[in-house]
Amino acid sequence: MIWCVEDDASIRDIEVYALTSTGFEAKGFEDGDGFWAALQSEKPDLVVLDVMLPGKDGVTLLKMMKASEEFQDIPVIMATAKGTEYDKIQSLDLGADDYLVKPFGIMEMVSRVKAVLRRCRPRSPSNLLKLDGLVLNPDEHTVTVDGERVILTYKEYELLHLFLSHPGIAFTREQLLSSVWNTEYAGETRTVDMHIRTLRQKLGNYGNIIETVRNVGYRLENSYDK
Amino acid sequence: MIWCVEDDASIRDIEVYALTSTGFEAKGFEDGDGFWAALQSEKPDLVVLDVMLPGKDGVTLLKMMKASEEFQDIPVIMATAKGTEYDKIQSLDLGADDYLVKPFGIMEMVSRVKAVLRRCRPRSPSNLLKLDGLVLNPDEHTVTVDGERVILTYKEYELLHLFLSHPGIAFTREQLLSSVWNTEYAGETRTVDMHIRTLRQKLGNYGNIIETVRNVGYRLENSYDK
DNA sequence: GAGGAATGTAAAATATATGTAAAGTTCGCA
DNA sequence: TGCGAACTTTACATATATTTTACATTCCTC
Repeated sequence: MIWCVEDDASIRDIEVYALTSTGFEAKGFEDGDGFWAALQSEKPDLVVLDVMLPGKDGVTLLKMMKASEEFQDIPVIMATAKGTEYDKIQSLDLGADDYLVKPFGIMEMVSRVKAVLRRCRPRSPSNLLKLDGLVLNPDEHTVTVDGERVILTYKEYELLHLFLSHPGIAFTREQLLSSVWNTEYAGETRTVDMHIRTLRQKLGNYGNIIETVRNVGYRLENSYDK
Repeated sequence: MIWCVEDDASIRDIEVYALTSTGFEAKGFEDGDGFWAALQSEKPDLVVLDVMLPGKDGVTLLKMMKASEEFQDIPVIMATAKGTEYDKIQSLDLGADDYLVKPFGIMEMVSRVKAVLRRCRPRSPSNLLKLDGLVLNPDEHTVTVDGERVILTYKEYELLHLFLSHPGIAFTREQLLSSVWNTEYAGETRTVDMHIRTLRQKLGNYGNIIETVRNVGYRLENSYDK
């Protein structure tokens, strides 16, 4: 979902139309207050933000977003008629992800939206988690190894999910228990080891991407390690 | 390390100078072939790539990079005099991360470099412990020496961790025992010395950063000392 | 420079964590 | 209720880390 904050209705409509017809979901806001209010209940994937706005101006909104733990990760493209170098620098240094100078071609805007989204989502369009031939699809709740579907039990899946979303990070058995099992560590238990074992088996050739960190726990092999 | 590929020597020098004085490491290339050759042996953090180049042009190089498994993750900012909308779209759709139109202000370039790097490195400020080429990553529970991964046992890791978090502080064997072993000192033991030895060995050239303090114990060399 | 204490070094002996297999337990579902 | 899958526990095997032992070397003191 792309949000366009722009007071000029005609420009706003063109933006929304261009994005929609490109396959994005898009919504327009005519001022900063309405945009900020909507932000409290829903998070867009990207915001195209005009600098000159009635009420709160774009730079102020950008600052507010980047100051907020919750919104700072939402990519922002600033749009303005003021094409001086200082304005560009200010916006970019404040944390904007890109900059459009009015009048901009509408297809350039779409391309920049795509580029920024690509940057922010380095992984494939869906939120697949991949490591070489190992693919975990959270939407489908499935796992494949070299294209072959592998059936995992719930805990096995949760474990793999945790590892794949934090490659290279070492987890203690306590951490694994509390993340996957939602239980506190209760003394000596080999349960985690057991599940790691079955998981490794099911992953076949990829079984050894789960490294054991002796005396600590387990870790997903980091692809760039070697 | 930022690489600037630009055939105009004066522009190239300004780019490299501006980046260097901002705190980046930067290197210039005057044509695509030299750039591509260098890429085989070293990977920059970001490339500022001119479109108009002798030999292979920038768009071709961009395509080559994005087609390569190895280089596709290197961020690229395209720079060109041809400021038509078509060129921008082409570059962005090909996978460039940003676009500069000549003549661009040099500070705008620096800002865009910063913005792209910020975008491509969302990695949370990790709490790495470093001493020269020695890096300990507590999250991954890993240690590298000059980029080479070193496998440490648990106690070795704990010892190194302790030293790195208190550089220059001398620890007695008793203290080391109680910190790393959680045991009280029980008379004469060579255990600590043994572990120091294996640790030193595994650290290779950095082995001697652990100094022995005669009659007391051991201490991590303080980098500011000498 | 000799003697003694502290530390370095190498190997063997011991202890410990994890791998493995199989037996028990829980839980949902027919 | 009874079956089966998922999960947990138990027990043992194996690999690896740790500790001990013994001896060599260095360093300091006199």
